[in-house]
Amino acid sequence: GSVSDMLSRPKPWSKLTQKGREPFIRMQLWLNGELGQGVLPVQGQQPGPVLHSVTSLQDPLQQGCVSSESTPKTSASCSPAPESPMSSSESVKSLTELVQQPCPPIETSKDGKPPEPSDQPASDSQPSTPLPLSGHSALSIQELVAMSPELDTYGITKRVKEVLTDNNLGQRLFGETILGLTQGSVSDLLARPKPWHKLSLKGREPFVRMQLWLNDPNNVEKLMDMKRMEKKAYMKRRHSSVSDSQPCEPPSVGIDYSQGASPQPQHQLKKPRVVLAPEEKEALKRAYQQKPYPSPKTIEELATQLNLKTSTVINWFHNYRSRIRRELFIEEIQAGSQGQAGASDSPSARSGRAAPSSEGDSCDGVEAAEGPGAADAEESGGPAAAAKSQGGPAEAAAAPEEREEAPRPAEKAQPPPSGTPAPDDADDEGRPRAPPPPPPPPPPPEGPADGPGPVPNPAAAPAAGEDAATSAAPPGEGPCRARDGADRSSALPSTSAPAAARRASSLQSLFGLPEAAGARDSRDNPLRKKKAANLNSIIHRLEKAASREEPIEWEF
DNA sequence: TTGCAGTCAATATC
DNA sequence: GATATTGACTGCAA
Repeated sequence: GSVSDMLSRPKPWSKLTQKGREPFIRMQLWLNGELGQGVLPVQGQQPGPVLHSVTSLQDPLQQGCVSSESTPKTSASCSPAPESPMSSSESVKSLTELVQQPCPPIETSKDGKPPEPSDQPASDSQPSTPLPLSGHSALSIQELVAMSPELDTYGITKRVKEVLTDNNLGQRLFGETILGLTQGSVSDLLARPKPWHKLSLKGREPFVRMQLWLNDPNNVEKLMDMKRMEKKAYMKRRHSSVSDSQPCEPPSVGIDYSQGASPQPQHQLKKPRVVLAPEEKEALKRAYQQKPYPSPKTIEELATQLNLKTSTVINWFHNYRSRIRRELFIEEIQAGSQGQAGASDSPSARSGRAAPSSEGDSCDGVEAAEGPGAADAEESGGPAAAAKSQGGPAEAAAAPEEREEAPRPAEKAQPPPSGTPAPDDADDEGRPRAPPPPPPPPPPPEGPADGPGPVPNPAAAPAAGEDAATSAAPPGEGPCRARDGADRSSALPSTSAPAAARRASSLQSLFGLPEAAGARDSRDNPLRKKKAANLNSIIHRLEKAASREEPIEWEF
């Protein structure tokens, strides 16, 4: 169906997203005879690895292929079928070298680029194709990701930010050329990096790319060149368009008749972006606090009450949950690092200020908090837990609104009890308020301890959490921390020993990992312990309730 | 089906 | 103009 659609109604290149371009690139390659049996037209010394995913295709395309024009279609180079994913250690090694030396970058590839579909490469607005990594290294970015030892995502983003700002390089340029991501994504990534172990393979890719980029001695230079080129291209285009009225620049105007594709549809396809009013957001947050996982029924009610589409409400919950989770991650990280530094000021203080707006908010939606007192209360402590656990009813009774605003800073594990406006039926909703289990985190080597950590809700730590909480819990169960301990050194995921070891070292050098992960040890953080305890109790209650099936009051 | 991870891309802010 | 925010979408897993 997709193919049919694509063949009959192709969108103009300029209107396609990176992803959307892939099929066309594939088609072009296929037409050129370059796309063989799933083998990447990778050039370079090593046999091209099999294309594992589309994403990976981009790299070679962008660089390999692109530059391949120099060695173009010599499918010869591409053909070397993959046989085996080449010994990873080897590939890594060579990749390392590639990365570490000024690779044949982007620029080169760009200019010479043939007429490919994207011959408007240097385009400003669409930076054309992203060139993730320079050189062939890109080819096995996925392998690298898979074999990569734990990286300090926080540290990496920090460094990247520094380099970018120091050199006046924009996120857009960086994202599009190095990461293959849009500006918004880059911003988000740099501002709220998730801990390595919480990332999926795909999610790790940008970090690996960043690390590789950081390792590249010419990274800045290359980006600068790109910047220059873009500028040049832009000027050029401006000129020509002025004179020749060439329709290719108007980014916004969008239409793009270029392919004759009906402009109309495009227009109509564009749905205006929904912007929720502050009150709506408030209401949603309140509802979230009551039920982070509202039932369809609740969602519907909310939608009608707020006059929103149910899909909007659903999306909002999804986004909110996941964003809160992220906030917590960074908070964790920050807490961890700061904790180490200043003991005294730790927890409370820190979170108070460090978590400025976003955090507070994030965390449960609670936004600001008014009363300072409130805030502290929670923080300081224990209170929170205690209060929560006991206070169910009371809280409920209390003014809902305020309550929620109250404090739950970031961690909380659970949604506050009480009542807010949620759609009345707050009560039952069959769904567990406890959010489901979270993330089976990728396999952090250690497993258990790692619990999902600081998740917003208890649920977060479901299974794992459980143990974590209960058994393994001991030491602050913190999320990341736990795991860090041991494995960190080993850094290697699973894999077998020797090979793994070897790989590890090469990877180490590749990534130049200083010390891998960032957030570490905050084990002794008292606040954490408290939280862990709280979590435990929540989990227990949940379990109990679940087994008994009674609606119980879920207040904690 | 549902929830989540990742992203995009339109907007809002700085 | 660059960066931050955020609603929506896609793909995947349970």
